[in-house]
Amino acid sequence: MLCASCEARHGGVCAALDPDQLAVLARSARKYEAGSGTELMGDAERIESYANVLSGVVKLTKTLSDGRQQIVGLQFAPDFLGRPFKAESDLNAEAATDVSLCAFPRASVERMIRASPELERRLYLQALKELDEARDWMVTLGRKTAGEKIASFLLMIARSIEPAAGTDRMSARFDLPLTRADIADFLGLTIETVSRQLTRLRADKVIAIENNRHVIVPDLSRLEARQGR
Amino acid sequence: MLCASCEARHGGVCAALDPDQLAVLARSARKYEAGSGTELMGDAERIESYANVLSGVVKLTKTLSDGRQQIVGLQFAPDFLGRPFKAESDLNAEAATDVSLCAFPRASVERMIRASPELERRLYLQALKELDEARDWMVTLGRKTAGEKIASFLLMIARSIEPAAGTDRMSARFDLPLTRADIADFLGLTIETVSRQLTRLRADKVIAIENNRHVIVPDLSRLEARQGR
DNA sequence: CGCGGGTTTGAATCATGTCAAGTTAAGTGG
DNA sequence: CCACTTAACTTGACATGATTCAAACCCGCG
Repeated sequence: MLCASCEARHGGVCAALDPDQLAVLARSARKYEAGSGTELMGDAERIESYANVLSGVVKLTKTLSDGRQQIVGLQFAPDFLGRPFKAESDLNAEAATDVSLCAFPRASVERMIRASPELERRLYLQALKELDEARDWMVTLGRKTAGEKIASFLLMIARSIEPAAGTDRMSARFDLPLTRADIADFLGLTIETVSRQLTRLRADKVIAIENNRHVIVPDLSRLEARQGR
Repeated sequence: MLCASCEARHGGVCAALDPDQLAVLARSARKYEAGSGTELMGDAERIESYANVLSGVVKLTKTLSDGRQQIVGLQFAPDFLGRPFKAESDLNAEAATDVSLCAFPRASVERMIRASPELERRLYLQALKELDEARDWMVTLGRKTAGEKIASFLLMIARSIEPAAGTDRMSARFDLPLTRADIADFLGLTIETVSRQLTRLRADKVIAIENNRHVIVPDLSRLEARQGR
């Protein structure tokens, strides 16, 4: 079965299902890859499917009619993508990196939710997690300076990409999954401000950057000291 | 039974319960009033109870150690107050106005959740609603100007206080449930900026203000035109 | 009548945005 | 293998919206 080696089978929502249920769902599941920049779910589109993120990063954005944009969520594996109980979404999902997804038709997920309280519980927990994250982010957006925003962002990425980092290790290295423009949309800044703040962190030797995308943090606590507390 | 006339019995989470369950829960419920400014749930406190908001407004805040504060949610009747599945909260709940609450001990709510999938569904739906609101707010915090933030805020209050407004009626009037300082904490601005923007809206005859708290909006569409779209 | 919290207003400062050049790096095709 | 193109990023000079600091105001209340 394709699920056996799947990350979502363990940490993700599929972990809620027993083997029989999983077999049913797997029959209608379809795995697919999408290149960076692909729109996964449109603004005013009807939602026809849900998906698990298997690898890569998906960004959820909202856009004002004059073009101003804000990223309101980032989904990493094994997050579940989709908004149950709502036909229309007012947000946009786009592949921030190359991603691979495991998609399910809307109807079979909703049937499965009705059948499995355990699955619904999982989804509820993910919603609570996303709510906690969104509220943390509101503090960052509303009250932190540009420099603090960048530090907070780097730490968030370090934590969600390198699971080990933060607890035991003092240092971290990772690839940024977002372009400067995306980072700006995430933090409510401009590209230029993002760039300047990164330059400053580099000048102060808090981070090093290779190839514009690879970040090295020799001492996480020095970065933490800049995130605002 | 005290529940009969209760707002939460109808629109709120208690609507999920059948009469028997309600009777059980009602036995451990305790109604109480709290004056404006009362702290309802502390930052690092253990969470000992949940509650329904029966009237008034509760603000959920987060604070950085240097005192910067951000309101991350407002709860109106008949919202449910509390964060299931988590012993510690990293946010603060405070009465923004005089409020009345219907409180339940933590244990009986959690027992009830386990017994009633319908109740859990309700709570899940409220979490999704709060998530949608938080994400809308992130756009406001990250991408809107001070003037647009104030207009957005006034419209949000108008909608949640005066249920009828917005759809059929062209005008609205309501009391602000928050002080200028609270509005500033909600919008990621300073008191002074809030005050200046309100003054400007008044000067432009988009709104009128009586007694510093009562707002009159003669033409909602003119206010909507200022909220940023 | 005076006191105090909440609010408004003004002037100066500062952080971030805007506009405009550059620079780098990664293709792409000759 | 080397111009040429292009997208992403960096840097600089300047403009501006929001904050900061300071003072005055308003109004209910003792």
